[in-house]
Amino acid sequence: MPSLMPDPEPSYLAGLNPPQREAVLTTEGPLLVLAGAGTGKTAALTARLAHLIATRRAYPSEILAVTFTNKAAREMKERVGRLIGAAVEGMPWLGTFHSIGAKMLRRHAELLGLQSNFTILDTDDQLRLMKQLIQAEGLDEKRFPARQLAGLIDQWKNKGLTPADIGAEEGELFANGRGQKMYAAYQARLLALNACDFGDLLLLPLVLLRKDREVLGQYQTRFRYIMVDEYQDTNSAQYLWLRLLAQERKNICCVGDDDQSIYSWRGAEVANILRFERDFPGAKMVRLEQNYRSTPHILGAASGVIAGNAERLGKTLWTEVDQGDKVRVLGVWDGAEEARTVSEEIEQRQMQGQALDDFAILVRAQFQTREFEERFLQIGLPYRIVGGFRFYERAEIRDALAYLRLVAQPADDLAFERVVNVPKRGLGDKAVEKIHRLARAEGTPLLTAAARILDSDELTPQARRALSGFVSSIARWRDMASALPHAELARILLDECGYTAMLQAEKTAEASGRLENLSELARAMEDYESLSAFLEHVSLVMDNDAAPDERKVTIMTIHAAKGLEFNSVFLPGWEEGVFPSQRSLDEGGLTALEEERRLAYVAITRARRHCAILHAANRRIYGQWTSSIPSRFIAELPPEHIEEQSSVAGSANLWRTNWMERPDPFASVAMSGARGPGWQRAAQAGGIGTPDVRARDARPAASVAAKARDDLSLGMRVFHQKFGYGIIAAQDGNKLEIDFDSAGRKRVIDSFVSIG
DNA sequence: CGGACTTCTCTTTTT
DNA sequence: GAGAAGTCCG
Repeated sequence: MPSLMPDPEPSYLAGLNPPQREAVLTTEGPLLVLAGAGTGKTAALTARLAHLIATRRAYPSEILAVTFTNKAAREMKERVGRLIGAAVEGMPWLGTFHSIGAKMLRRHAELLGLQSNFTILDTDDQLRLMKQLIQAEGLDEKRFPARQLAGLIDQWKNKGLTPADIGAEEGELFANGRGQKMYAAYQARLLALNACDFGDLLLLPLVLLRKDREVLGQYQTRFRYIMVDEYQDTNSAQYLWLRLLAQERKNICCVGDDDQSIYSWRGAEVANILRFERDFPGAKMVRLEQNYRSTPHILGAASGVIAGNAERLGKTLWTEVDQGDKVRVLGVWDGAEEARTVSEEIEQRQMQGQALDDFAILVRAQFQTREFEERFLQIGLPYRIVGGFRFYERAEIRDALAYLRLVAQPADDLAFERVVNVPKRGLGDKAVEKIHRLARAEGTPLLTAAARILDSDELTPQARRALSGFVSSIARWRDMASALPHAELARILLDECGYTAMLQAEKTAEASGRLENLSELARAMEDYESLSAFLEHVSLVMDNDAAPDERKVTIMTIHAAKGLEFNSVFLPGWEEGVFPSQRSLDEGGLTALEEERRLAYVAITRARRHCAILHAANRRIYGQWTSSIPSRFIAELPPEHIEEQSSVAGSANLWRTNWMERPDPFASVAMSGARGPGWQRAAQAGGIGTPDVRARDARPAASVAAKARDDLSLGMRVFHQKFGYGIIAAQDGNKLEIDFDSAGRKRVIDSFVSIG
């Protein structure tokens, strides 16, 4: 029976506003969707995917959809799944740039001299490798640190440059003209190891597409539609491969916000998005400007700040939401008062019925979290610090992974070196050095060389016995790998190599924690099809948002908060030197200042209803007291959207006098030439004298009260808010060393523990 | 080889 | 000020 409705609207269009619809329905040709903060970008993006599939414009396997984070990829997959059902399972090309790059590389590895089971190295492996190369070159590691070389090579890779593309001038950059040579040597070494680093996952697909027209044509035809999320964060290499792939069909849709580009220090080029219309002739641009998140005052404050940037495509965010509260600017005496102010405000709002997970404290740099952590521990306010330790970066996990890598990929010399003597089996530097020499002489991997050296009498008898055991064990585990489930293999391996026994012998709380981590690792492996699938997951998906969903205040960096939103947002540390970061300004001048300003914009736009910005007159940085002036970004907030309060006499209008009277707000950027600890200099520049008076407050900060408690003694069982139960192992003034049951040995302040 | 001492370096960190 | 990394010595 034919429907009476002429054209029933598909469900995926429901609830979209006109510009969002336009973004969804414009399927052909290049399209840039300029999506401001909180304007329903993901909704539009997923609807567009659903539309392409539902209208049979393409099979799911013919759409390339790239994101930057695994989280974003996962979220998109889920949301598209909700719109169109199981068809999403057939989207093999939805993923992060890196995972899609890895996929392409594994398919065509042999064209680039790799085997398809290549290892993906993490930063740690990378640095160790470069250190070796620097030593081999006879360079002084102090003057030419591996980190610097790594940074340089990474930059080149981000730009899509192979060693052959490095011009003489640029190649001069490291160690008196050895930059290019070192880069070439590093790449050669990677090839020998059958390994890639993160940068290669972007660079090598580009190399592949450029040199093999047949492969290029294959992908150009396959990808009928290309969609890119967070386009403002693409680097040159990513841009170049997108452009190559889109050349034939020209159906490329990029979504992004130039005002939220905050990763240039990782190679992102804001210019990519600014240039879009020139790069893709005939491009259409759609602006999403209706904001569904924040109040007018919050949007007004954010817009006022970002207006200070010159290089913008320009957007005007608006909202239908009612006015709400003004953004508050709070001046405080020092960091301790800042933390106290925030905590008191949170407690007060909590009493009015707000849940703790409605609050976020967003900082410029990780060190700012400490003051809040101390305060929250003191008053027992539940909090969660995002970032920090990652599961896969722990030593025991990396050791276990190295064993597994060696089983999966015998040429993985870095893995070999990591575990050949872990646990200790009497193979010291001398033995390893001999294996190295043989490997170099014969041009084989270390594992092969190790097997060969057993035939000679190079090694002492005990070393030979130990090495023989190691080599044959690896071979045995490799045989097992085909017959056993890989999680089971991991458990057997850890037992047989002696790692488990080593930790058990330690009998400390820390060691038992590590054992737990290892069994968790084996358990996690069960979720993956094969050992190689698991290893790929580990290298590419280093996220650990297994955070329990308890109601807690979130403390994190502004960078980490991008894409999130909270009812109430606190923004501490808006002081010159801290935010904008003096170090950024020193390195990047005006460009860096604009990026800091975008960070400020991102920070403010995280807030739904309330936003408070704080600045302290005094702050201790690296153990030294410095006085500071309010951030220039505070002066850029439109007065009609803010409300000022200060607890420091006379400083209420400090920021206005400081920044309003200066004709050129960039003056201090221009004159930054000197080296040295930036914030100290910033403080001196506008300083108001070094304070020797601390905040006059009834409750002194815990770190100041150096008087030890006399109700504690060694061996006593105590409880700590953060680390749980433990035994006092040492007492030094007010500082305790405690062996915690699960957190291991930690140093804590005695006022934070109670007798358990 | 491991433990104690000294020296150095402190941003942001999607993969 | 604090943690990491390097160095020295038994």
